[in-house]
Amino acid sequence: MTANLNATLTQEDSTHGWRDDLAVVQQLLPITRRLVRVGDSIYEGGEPFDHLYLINSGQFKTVNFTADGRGQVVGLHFRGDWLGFDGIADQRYACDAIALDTGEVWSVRYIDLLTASTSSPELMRLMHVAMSRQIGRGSDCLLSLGTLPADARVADFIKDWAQALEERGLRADHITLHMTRAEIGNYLGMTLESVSRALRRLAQCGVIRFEEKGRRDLTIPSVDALNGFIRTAVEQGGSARMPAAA
Amino acid sequence: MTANLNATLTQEDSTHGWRDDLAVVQQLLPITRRLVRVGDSIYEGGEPFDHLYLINSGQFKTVNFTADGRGQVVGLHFRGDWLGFDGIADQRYACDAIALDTGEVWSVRYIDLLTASTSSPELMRLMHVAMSRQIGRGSDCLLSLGTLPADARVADFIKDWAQALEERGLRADHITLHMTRAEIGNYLGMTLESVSRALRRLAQCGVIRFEEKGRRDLTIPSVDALNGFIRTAVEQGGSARMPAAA
DNA sequence: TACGCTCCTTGACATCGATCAACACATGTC
DNA sequence: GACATGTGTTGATCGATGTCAAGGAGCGTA
Repeated sequence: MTANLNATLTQEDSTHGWRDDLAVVQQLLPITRRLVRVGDSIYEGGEPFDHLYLINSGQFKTVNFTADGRGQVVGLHFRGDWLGFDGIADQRYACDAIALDTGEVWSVRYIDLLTASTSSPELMRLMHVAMSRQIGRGSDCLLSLGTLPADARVADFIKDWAQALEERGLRADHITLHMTRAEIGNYLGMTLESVSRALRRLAQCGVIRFEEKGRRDLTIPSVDALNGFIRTAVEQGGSARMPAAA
Repeated sequence: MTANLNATLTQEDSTHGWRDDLAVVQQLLPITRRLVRVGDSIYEGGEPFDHLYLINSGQFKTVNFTADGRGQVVGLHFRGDWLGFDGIADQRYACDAIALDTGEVWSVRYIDLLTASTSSPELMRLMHVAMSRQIGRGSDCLLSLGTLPADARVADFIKDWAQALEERGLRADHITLHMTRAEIGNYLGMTLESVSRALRRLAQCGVIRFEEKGRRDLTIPSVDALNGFIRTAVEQGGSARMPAAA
């Protein structure tokens, strides 16, 4: 609740914020709570679609696979995010949703959501907003993948993570990555070695700092420094990976 | 009402799904038709969001920009696709939507869509499907950007384009790219030179063929050959850009 | 303790794709 | 025709990042 206050003070998400999702859904619909642990899958690509999932706590990744064996992390999801939108179009989930951490998801039958939406404009709008947000996030990932050099991609990744925490009223200056270097690399379209080196360089520049304990706990002294690093990388690298604005 | 919903849920969308969008919307809502020409913008990032746009004909790109000047094509859109979903979340469009061709878009007020959706489960479902599809397409782009080498990305791009045409009942063996090499490169996260070279190699391998006339008209002798090329590139390049399945 | 395992780091080297530069082609204008 | 402009191709070169290899760190278990 303190977090709620903090969030409403710093962010203006009270108008169309994620926080409503949990409250509204809980109030209007029958939900099933499920506790998950690292590696648990919420759904897998190809399964028949029938439920959407609302994240109450924990961190999740969605992984997309192709017939020829390629696979890639295409999204990271936190409290208040929905999982399963990808399944609406074809009545089958298009990717795997996997827990990166212990957490709790609320599952809701999609058919229930539809029926409830007809009588609750708030609910309908809420889902539109959630889907729109996911579309926007996908675009941002594409932008990062397409226009940033490796180091800046990692910096941007950390910035986004911090931003996601902040939007949820959590401390955003300290991050625990519940992902291996390989997973991060996969998400960012690079190798685990490059991730490792990029993180070292970021630490050397002082834009991040690792805790003594683990290589997955880091602090962010200044978000501005992170942004500065990204900007510098873009300018220095010249038009590297950015062949003229379209 | 529930029965109605069940009907819309179980009906097979994949065969003639998109076609409904135009018919249903036209029937239920007041629309404004607008003819567009190459380069016309349907909306631009930052503008207040109020309309969604349904493409009746033509080809469109959506371009995402950042404060630091980077910009990237994040989507291509054809007949039956919606434009503007990215604006729902924040009440502002998040990117520019620009015509690549002459065409016609139908603009619908979002507020009208919401109200109509409350009484028409079909319309509500239709929008969900459209948004879900866009989410899925974003994931596929990420997958391509993150796991494929340059040549294969171009091949995949052409394959997707052909597939988009086929899904709309158009001839899919002949493509006219209404984009410069620079635009394609931007979309695929590479330079225009690399696009040019990749296309040449694809033509040399026989998986595509250029018309005598222009360098933007090409035919696809065999989609299987295209897929084969991609697969080969993935296997040859080894785990290039795909550091272990996540 | 010793072992095995996963994860991470670091270095040396290779290579794909970006960069830079030159030129070809088409179109439009004067 | 001469010229300018936007577009596309091709070659030479360089650099960022992938690849390969070795070793270290953490952690559970026998």
